[in-house]
Amino acid sequence: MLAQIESSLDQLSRSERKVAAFVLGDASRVLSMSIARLAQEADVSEPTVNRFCRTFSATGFPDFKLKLAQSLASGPMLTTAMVADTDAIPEIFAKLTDKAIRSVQDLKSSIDVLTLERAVDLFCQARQVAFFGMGASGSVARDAQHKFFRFNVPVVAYEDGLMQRMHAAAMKTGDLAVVISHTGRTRAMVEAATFAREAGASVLAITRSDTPLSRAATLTVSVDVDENTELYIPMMSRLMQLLVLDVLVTGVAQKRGTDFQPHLARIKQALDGTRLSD
Amino acid sequence: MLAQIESSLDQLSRSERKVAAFVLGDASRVLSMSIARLAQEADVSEPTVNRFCRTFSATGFPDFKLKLAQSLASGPMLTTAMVADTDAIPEIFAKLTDKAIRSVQDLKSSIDVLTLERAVDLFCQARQVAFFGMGASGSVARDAQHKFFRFNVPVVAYEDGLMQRMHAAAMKTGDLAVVISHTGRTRAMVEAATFAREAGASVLAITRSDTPLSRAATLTVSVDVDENTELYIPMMSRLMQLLVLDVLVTGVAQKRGTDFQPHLARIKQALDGTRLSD
DNA sequence: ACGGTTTTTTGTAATATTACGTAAATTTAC
DNA sequence: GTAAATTTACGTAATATTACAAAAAACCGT
Repeated sequence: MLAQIESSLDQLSRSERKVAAFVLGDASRVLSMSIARLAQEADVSEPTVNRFCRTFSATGFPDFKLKLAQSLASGPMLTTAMVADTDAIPEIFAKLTDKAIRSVQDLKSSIDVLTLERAVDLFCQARQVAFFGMGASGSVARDAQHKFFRFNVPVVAYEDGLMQRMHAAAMKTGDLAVVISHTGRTRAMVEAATFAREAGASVLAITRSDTPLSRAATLTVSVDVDENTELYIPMMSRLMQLLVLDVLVTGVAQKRGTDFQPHLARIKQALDGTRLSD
Repeated sequence: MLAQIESSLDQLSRSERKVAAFVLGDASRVLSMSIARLAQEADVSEPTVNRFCRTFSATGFPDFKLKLAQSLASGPMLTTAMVADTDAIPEIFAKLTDKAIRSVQDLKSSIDVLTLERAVDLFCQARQVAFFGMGASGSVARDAQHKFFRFNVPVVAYEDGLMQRMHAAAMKTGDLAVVISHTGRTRAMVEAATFAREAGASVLAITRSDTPLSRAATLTVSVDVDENTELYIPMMSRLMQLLVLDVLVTGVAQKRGTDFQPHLARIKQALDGTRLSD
């Protein structure tokens, strides 16, 4: 909400901007103010405040307060602020957890569910699945392999560029290549995607929208996390990629129903011996 | 808020309980109702509603709505409910994202910051670092290796039980073994931890509290996620493990200050050639 | 155990507050 | 200088709150 106000600041009229400034300045105080009070303190008239509220898809001032309250509640993590040099561990911890929550919320509101459904379909139809990822996304690929291994479908994961190319080129129609990349610009990944497609396989990309990789893929699940990967290690984007894959694996498990239950039971049995009791 | 209402249900008078029942029944609808409307639908008088609101430390009905809105915003994830067999993709997605947020919040409130600080110290003092993990935690170990690689310290990761034992046995005082396991009962992991300690190395466990592994370690960062790993694939626990490692790596980066900046610059430069432009 | 008294609870009505729509005035842009 | 847009002033309608009175429930003595 506050972000929404901030971003549309320049589309507001002078007086409305005064209101916006006040709201952004002390949002929580607005909740306990009447429209008259706010108008007075922001030095505008009441209808101006009302118009301002309507601008942000509220039916009026009270409704605006309600919406504001909601966005404020989930927003101790309004601090998109990155970790500062002076932060001690407690601050780092707080900021990163907040950022994680915020990222999940963003993902939740930004992802297209239809795409997810189509992605699940791709998995269900696949004769065999290959996961490609490099760097940080390499471990995501590996993790994905682990999870999809539980289904009765041949699945591999490659972190190595050369192996990826070779495997991609050898793929056939009915195969699925899942290419994971945060930036969507890693040359090797885009090439692998292209090879796989040329070979007739479907390519599912898990990456940011509107990137070379997303264009090279059959279907893209967009994971847009505002994270400065140039400077920092991709942390949130990788968490979100994993989350997306969790959703997909759960979706596939659902769709497949119980036909692979015996397979699961065997895996579980095989693991039993490796566990200790207290 | 809703929980608060529910718990104090028996201290309310008959009419007020009617109001409470209605609010609990359809809280979100209350937000768009006037006091008159709510009074009518709950079959009580308006002042009763007002009194009801004051009971929950609100100055009046509008204020109550505000407070309710806030608690509702952070609380769609009251549903700890697991994914059901009948759920379609949208529901699965919603539930998993909610669960992720909830898990992060739980982690945030449950983790001991002092332990994190000591863990960061362990990393800073380490001459070399080895990450051990199997199964789902294997990819976490790999990911951790990636991140810590950016510091100028020798770091390895093993997913293979045999290699883990060998490496653990060969460790020396001043070395650090980081053992990652969701269950804390994986025999190979506990053994690796024991070997490493016997060899004189420090052992940091990232696992649930009060498990064989946590007892075998020098220091344990407890990651307690209520997740039925017996039946389902560990999803949230792995996300939380990664988050903890993110915090640790950021903490180490902080503590080390800028002394490894040139090292970072070299890595970045090496990556540059692998990226595509639009 | 019953009827009267006190306390609590509830509803009615009046009042005060708050927000919204309309129309006029000011400002701004051309 | 005029037309468009934007802001403001005012009045009205809706909404919430207070005060008070009636009803119900609990308490108590006989």
